[in-house]
Amino acid sequence: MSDDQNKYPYQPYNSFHHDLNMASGFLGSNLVGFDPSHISFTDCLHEGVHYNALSNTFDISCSSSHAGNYPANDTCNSNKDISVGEPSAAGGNNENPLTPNSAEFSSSSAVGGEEESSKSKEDLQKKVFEDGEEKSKKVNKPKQKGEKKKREPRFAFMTKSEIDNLEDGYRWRKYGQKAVKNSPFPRSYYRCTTQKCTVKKRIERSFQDPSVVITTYEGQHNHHSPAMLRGQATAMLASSLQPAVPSFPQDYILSQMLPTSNQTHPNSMYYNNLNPQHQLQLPEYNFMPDMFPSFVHKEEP
DNA sequence: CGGATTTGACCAGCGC
DNA sequence: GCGCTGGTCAAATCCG
Repeated sequence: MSDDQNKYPYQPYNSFHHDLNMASGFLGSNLVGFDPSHISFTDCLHEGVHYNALSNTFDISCSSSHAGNYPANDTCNSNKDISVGEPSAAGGNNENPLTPNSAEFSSSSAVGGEEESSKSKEDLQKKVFEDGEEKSKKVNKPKQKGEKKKREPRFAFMTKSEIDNLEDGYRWRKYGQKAVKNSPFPRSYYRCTTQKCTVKKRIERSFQDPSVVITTYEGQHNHHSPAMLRGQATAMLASSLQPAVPSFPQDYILSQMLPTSNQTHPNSMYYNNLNPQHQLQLPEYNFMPDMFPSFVHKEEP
């Protein structure tokens, strides 16, 4: 690293809120028919969920193309199809009645535009190495014509949290950290440590609201959460609320966010009257530890 | 000592 | 082509 950004200690936050309350928009009018028992957030990843800030609505669409950049620290105004939400709304102004202490979601290929190259690069590097033709440390492999790197589905959400790396039940290994343009906060890159699992995640703080952590998952785990497996029995209790034990963090998170029956204002853009059962308070672990052992595990000594 | 993290270097994509 | 930026690699280092 050539600059000092990575050495910046994150500022402590006087008020520590970390509520993964219901994402504000998901129950918007366009999703009135959104049935959590029939569609998971992973489905949304594949289909694309598009939030229209003007109309306060979400659209689920089958969009294989992407638009816009990863909305992380650049201005959210740059978002094209989707929005992770306005950081200022998410946390910069706690007086905002809309989304105080909230997590906001975005997903889909729309978020993942620039993620084209890494996997094929990885594969090619591996291949070259296996062929025993690896000479230099860095491989410069010619990209084969027409070969397009498969775009992994992405899932991004913003969380107001003091903790950067939120415990999600999976094990991650950090493999990189980069300074983010226009942001004093670096972006960290993590990879799932499970063999053959290619899921990655990126974590960074919003420079507009440093209390907001932006986490982006990429890909889907091909295995269950280790923590979830350990707590399978209790986790299964959650099946009374959810159709299945989620295999993916995004599923899990969504499953906690979608209401089951107490949606008092189905057409309301903002859903603030959540049943406490639908609130995630990850770092504080105040929520139903028996049901969500994976989130509690890390706190054990 | 093995696994995780740090960090400088490298590569690809993109805009100009 | 060049420079910038994001993403990744991998050696060095840290740490339990």
